[in-house]
Amino acid sequence: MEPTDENALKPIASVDLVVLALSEHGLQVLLIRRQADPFRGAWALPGGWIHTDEDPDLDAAAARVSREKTGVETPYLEQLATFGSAGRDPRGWSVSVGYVALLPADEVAGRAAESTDTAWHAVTGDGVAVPLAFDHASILRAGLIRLRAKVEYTSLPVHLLPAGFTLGELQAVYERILGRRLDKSAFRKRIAEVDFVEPVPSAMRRGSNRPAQIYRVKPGLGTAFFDRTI
Amino acid sequence: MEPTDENALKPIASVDLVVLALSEHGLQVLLIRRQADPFRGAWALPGGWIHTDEDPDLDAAAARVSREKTGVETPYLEQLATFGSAGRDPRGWSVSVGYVALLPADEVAGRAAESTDTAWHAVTGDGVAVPLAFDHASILRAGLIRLRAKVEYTSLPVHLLPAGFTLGELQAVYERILGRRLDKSAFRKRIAEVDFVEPVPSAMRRGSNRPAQIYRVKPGLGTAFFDRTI
DNA sequence: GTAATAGTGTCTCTTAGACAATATGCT
DNA sequence: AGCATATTGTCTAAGAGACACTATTAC
Repeated sequence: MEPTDENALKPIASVDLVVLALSEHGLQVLLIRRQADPFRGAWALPGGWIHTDEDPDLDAAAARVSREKTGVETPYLEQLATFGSAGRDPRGWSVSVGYVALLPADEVAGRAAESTDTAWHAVTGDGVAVPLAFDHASILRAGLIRLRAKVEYTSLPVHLLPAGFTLGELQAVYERILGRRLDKSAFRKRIAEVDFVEPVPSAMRRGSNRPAQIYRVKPGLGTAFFDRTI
Repeated sequence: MEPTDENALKPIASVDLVVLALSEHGLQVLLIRRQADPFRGAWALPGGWIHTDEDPDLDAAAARVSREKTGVETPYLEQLATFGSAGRDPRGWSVSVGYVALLPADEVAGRAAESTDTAWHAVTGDGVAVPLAFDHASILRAGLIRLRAKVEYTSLPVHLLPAGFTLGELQAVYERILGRRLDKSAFRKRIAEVDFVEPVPSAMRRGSNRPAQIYRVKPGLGTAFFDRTI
């Protein structure tokens, strides 16, 4: 059962990230133009080899890639699924562990202009307008399915907002990802039920209208799950 | 970014299976006693290296391992999560893609007696009574969490039953895994709603009571999702 | 008949969903 | 005042959950 020559049978192992953020124009995914073969010049998800000499585990490898490619220290990171086959990389049998990363809207602008080889691309339906290297279109599709599924019944979308946000802004995020309007009253009932945000004392968003209370995520809580759906 | 010596940095890659079945005594997981170091003599989840020369992809590798270790051709197989770290295998940085496999109850008896090194172990809470090799306790725990979560809102438990079953038997499976009683009337309403089973014409389960209609899964359907929860 | 389980029906209390009313700042 | 958005309240139709009733077989 154990191979005689271990190294010969070892697949290539890497980590690929679906980095998502929400701009005024909708959901955006961070893509990198490949500098090297294979697929030189094509757009790809940010990713990299697992560094067995420096990464203690998979999550650390994903965090390192995220840091190297996006500059953001600790975005929300969640393992998505693993893609492995003989044909997905022309260099040989390869395994890629896919991760989903969510970035707050206010981090997006800075990252986009950094390099001509790194750019945010608008998500349309279940993909992007440009072709992607490897099987990255599949990984992206899986990431979008995961995000949209979890938006229905978890507090995940808070990670697409800055640390302080109003309930109106939070509702807008849900609506943008789900692609449908939500009832304000029902929405607030759900948020109050699961109790994962708290008002920031005397912090208000002001405009030419009634000021809105600013909320933040309650510290020490993970992702909250709704009883039913949002 | 690309390592100079690829093989030196390649992690070890394997597939591990959480093979579950439901007996009269509750949920059972298939374990194998390790014949070789490391962890020689310890119980472990059935697993094996990815064979880059014969497995076309990860699902095929999992199916092969399942076939080799359980003898069952096509159980329900679902990718669970991937576990990778420097320390989980003393031989070096390793990646294991975990899968959940569900077996019909009528397949269980035959497999158990095959070998003294292969045995069904009762699941108690979130694990088994014996210690497991590697980080297999974590993988098992993740598999159980996945199963229990999906039982709440999907038709997954049908895979724990033989091809033909009564609605009473199906309800019993849900109740056993969830650990709580379900209302018969409400249960049947849900099953009718999602419409994933059909009666087998004139097939009846007989006993010292009113005979029960035997149902089967509608062909060509994947896992069905309930609107809310079961 | 009795026992046992299958299968269907009814009733009530909760609540999701739609809609409306009020509150509060800015210009 | 008028506008825009925040925040809270009300009403109703739908449905979940609890419970009960009828059906059909073996013995």
